[in-house]
Amino acid sequence: MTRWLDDDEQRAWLRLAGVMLKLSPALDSQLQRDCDLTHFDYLCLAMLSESEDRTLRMSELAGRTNASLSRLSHVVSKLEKRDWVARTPSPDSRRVTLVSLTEQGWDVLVSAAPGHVETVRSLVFEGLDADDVAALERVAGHIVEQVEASRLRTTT
Amino acid sequence: MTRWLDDDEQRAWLRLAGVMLKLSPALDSQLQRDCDLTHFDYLCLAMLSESEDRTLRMSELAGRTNASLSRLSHVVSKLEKRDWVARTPSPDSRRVTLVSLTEQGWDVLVSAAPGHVETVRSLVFEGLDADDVAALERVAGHIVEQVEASRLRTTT
DNA sequence: ACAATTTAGTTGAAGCATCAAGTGTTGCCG
DNA sequence: CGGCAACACTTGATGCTTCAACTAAATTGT
Repeated sequence: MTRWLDDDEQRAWLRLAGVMLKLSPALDSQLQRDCDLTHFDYLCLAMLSESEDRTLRMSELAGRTNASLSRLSHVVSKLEKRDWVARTPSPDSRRVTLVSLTEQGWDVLVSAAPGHVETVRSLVFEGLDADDVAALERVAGHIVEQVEASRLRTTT
Repeated sequence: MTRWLDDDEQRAWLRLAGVMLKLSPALDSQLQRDCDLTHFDYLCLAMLSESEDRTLRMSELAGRTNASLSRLSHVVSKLEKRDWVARTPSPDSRRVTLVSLTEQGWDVLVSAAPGHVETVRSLVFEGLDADDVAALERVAGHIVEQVEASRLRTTT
């Protein structure tokens, strides 16, 4: 028998769905307009920029950006065409490909960051106090873990 | 000068981005696999099902599903082809179109609901206490409002 | 040492979402 | 009343995401 959502859960769920449906496009839209970037493109560049040698293997970058390898591969191909990122075979293992941020990619990221951070601040954090931020981190972290756990359950 | 995110905000933000990147596909995936439905398709059917006469005008449905009119129009066309939904011109105003859930659409929704609710429960609410749910509702509601407010600022 | 599995990544096709541009309708203001 | 702006959609093109299928390399088991 299905256990339905109670009223509180229902309201919380509708709002969370609202966040996914509205915030995502809003972020994409600002980055697209100002920098010809997707939010996911931005995340890739940002994750690379914070890594040792500005380089990661595909699967590691996929993990850090919460993406499938397939999605990442397509996007990296696109970024590579723009010379913002470069692929090199790993010296360690021949089935591993390394992705690195190029100088140009770094420059793009640097120029995109302020506008993006402003947007995130104004859409997400403006008006939240420290408790809210902590709660957000806690609950969002919890959800991400549940999704990861369920993926393991269904793919194993 | 850009006001960067502090460490707490940074962590909270990465996790929220994780939710958008992982939860959305997870929901789509379950509904797609089991019912040949997108999460957004589901939302449309669900919102119609709760409305007077199972009918809404396009713009009202767009509002309730947090979608652009354009997105909704494409999706309604698809649902219409499957006879889950029907478009009729409004008697009140000739520029308004009404969308109604058909019997078949209702049946699809009824059969999809248990699996979807189970998924939402297990990915989102499992392991959250009442305070967490309240916090989620509060913070998510806040974000949705901010995004809506910013849309008004930039389109006006 | 060899076959079978698993891992890492790529690719192409199909379906979605977004944007810009279009149609027709209504309200409004002089 | 006439024209002009705003509204309520629809459409087509483009780019993004997913899924399934594929290649190739490493690991495991025998």
